[in-house]
Amino acid sequence: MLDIHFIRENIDIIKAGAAKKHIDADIDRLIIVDDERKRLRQELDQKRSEQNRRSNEIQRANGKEREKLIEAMQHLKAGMAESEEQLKTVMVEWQKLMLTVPNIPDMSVPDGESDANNLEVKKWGTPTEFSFTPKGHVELMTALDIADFERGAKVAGFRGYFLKGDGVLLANAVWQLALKHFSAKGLMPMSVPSLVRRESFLGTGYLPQGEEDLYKTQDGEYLAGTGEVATMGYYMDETLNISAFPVRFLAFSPCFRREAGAHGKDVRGLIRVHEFFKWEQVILCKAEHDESVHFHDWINRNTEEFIELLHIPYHTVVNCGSDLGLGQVKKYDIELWVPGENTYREISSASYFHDFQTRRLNIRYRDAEGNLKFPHSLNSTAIPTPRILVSIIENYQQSDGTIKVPEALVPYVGKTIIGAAR
RNA sequence: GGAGACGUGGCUGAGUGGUCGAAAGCACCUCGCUGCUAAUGAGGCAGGGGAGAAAUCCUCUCGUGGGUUCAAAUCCCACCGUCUCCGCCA
Repeated sequence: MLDIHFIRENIDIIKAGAAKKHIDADIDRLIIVDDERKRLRQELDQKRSEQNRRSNEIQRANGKEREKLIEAMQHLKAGMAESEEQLKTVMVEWQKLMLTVPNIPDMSVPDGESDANNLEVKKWGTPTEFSFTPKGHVELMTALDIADFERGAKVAGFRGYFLKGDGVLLANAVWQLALKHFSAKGLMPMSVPSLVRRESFLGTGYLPQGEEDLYKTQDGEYLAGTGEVATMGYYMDETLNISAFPVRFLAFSPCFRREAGAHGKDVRGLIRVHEFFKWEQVILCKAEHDESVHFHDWINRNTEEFIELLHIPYHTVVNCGSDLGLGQVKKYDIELWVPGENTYREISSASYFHDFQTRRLNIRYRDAEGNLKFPHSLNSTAIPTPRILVSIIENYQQSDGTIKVPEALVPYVGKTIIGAAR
């Protein structure tokens, strides 16, 4: 959510930003509703002032005079109830409109219609070359019996999967290496809830627009698609001490996604599944643009370094306007080489939001002058499993169908080759 | 699942219908005193919205949302949360 004062003073910038993101937001209507809100507020304040004044008089009056004053008061109250009703109606629309106003994308964000317009800003390594025709991870993992997709579908339905044996060891190894790598950066590991109440979803910007992408329980909670939701909710409605900054969390959680809009996409394998696990980086910092930019690069770089530890070719793209979420100012995606598809696939997404999320979540801090401010928030994937296994398996496959274990993972997997005859 | 208690400012905690946005203490800030520290004296110190150059003024907020009343932190209802006991349970 943006500050209404800021919106009113920067209408053209807001509109241009929404257009760049290809997000519909009726700013003109918002201004009209806001005018009405202000008018009714002032009107009501005046009436309340009158009411308070008369109420004090009643307290001091006696007998007939008192009865007379009370009677006069009832007339005033009738008028107030009407204003209150009007204000309530206006506020409902106001809130609704405010939640639709997107944050402004950074100048450096490229224009674009889809992720095809994302710009490559970095390339690391070169696509893995093979002396044979590389296979896809589904075929490889099934042959090695380290994943079972058929029974996954039988038991869990579409996009269901089982990991087995060394597939589990490999996922576990990634978690452990991630815990080591990212916590060494000063991030505080946290295990966070996935079953989360509505407030944090509104606060992070996943609701109200993303309703259809979320699983919901009969008790009203939602299953989070990312640990970001609970982690950002952690300090909801709190005032933080400035000495706490930067807050650096490394959240681990199961993640659930309905993939409602992706029915035909990636129907096989581990690229797009309904449930997975993820380590997520979450940052809260002082409300300064330079801080946001600094930590944005930092969290993205942390993940790049992790991928480099695994020696998997990747490139980093800066996402174009239409590929940005409602609250995001700028976003980098890291995409890993997937030989079976002969392309790069997204593994990580690093974004900053300025105070968009913290304003919604009511997270504040006192700056050096003692003023209350909304801190800036950022988040980035640290590493998701099992999606990362796709690139590991496919890039490290050998002609005989066995998988070389990336050196950095060997201590955690406990072997150098998966599938070796013994 | 059953029974009960509770939810007040950064913290502790008083306040059960009328200048209560709220005593007192702690913490914090300013000033004073003292060689430093400690101790001590005076004052200040919740947040949102609005008017104003400012001083200041108006308004809302005592978990949240409704209700009763001329008037609600205080009474009633619902919800959320916390705690205790019983039951169940990884």
